[in-house]
Amino acid sequence: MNQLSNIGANIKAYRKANKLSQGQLAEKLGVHLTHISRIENGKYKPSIDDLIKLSSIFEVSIDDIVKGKTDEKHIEDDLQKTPLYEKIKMIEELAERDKSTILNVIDSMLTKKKFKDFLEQQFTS
Amino acid sequence: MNQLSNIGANIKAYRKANKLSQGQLAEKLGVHLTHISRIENGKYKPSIDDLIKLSSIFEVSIDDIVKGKTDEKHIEDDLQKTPLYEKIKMIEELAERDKSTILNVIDSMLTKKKFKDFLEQQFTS
DNA sequence: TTTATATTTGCTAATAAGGAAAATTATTAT
DNA sequence: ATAATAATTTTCCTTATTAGCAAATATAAA
Repeated sequence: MNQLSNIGANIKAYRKANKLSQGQLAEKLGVHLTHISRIENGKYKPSIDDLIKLSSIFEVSIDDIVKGKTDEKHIEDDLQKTPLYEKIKMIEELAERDKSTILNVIDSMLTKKKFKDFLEQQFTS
Repeated sequence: MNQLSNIGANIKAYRKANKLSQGQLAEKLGVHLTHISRIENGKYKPSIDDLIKLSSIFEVSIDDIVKGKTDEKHIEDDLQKTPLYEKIKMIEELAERDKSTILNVIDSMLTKKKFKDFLEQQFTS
């Protein structure tokens, strides 16, 4: 058995968080719904492809699915109420170094999502 | 070849980068050395436990091992050319956690600039 | 309750994993 | 270059795991 991860429970938690039934998740994954049940109960182990698809569906890393999430901290930010377009103009006024730092962070995040979207497109075609 | 990832090639690359022979890696993983060969050549797929151990041996995330970095690199290159306002719109589509991370960085930078402007005004008046 | 939906289980065929050893492919030394 | 050594890949075979269907059980809603 697998002592290093309770991956079944993690997948179940993410499925619930995304308000999906086992059947719905099975459909997205392209597997039989009984497999979801057995994976969640530790009878089967998900394949690599399963993990990649789950990562894309849940929008979390494979590590999060396999190892479980350690920080579920919710970030409180009152400045989030400031309209986004206001901030854009302010970014443009920043020093070049700060500006590129922000752009790097943005690009990393967007890349992450684009990559997920790209994978998702492969499944639905 | 319905392969979502060329995980075998990735593992091989990481093994080489760590200057390990298949036999040495097999020993660290606790598997037969022939399995490393088969995994690297796509005959077998590594188990979840294998991935966890590989992640720790290579000191990279499971996602890096599974997905590699090449695809992401390409997407990132495309993003460099995308105008800022386009990116901002894309931020709205991000998962909540990523979104607030970006906004936190932006706000930090903007606060920093405000403070700097404030100081400058004191000295020049 | 009854009905509908969701999840789990039993069974067998298909597929993959694992070990031993042979075959192939570098790599190094002479 | 050839021979010897190390490393990698492949072959054969047995065992273990998984896929898919049908049926059973559980959960939820009316």
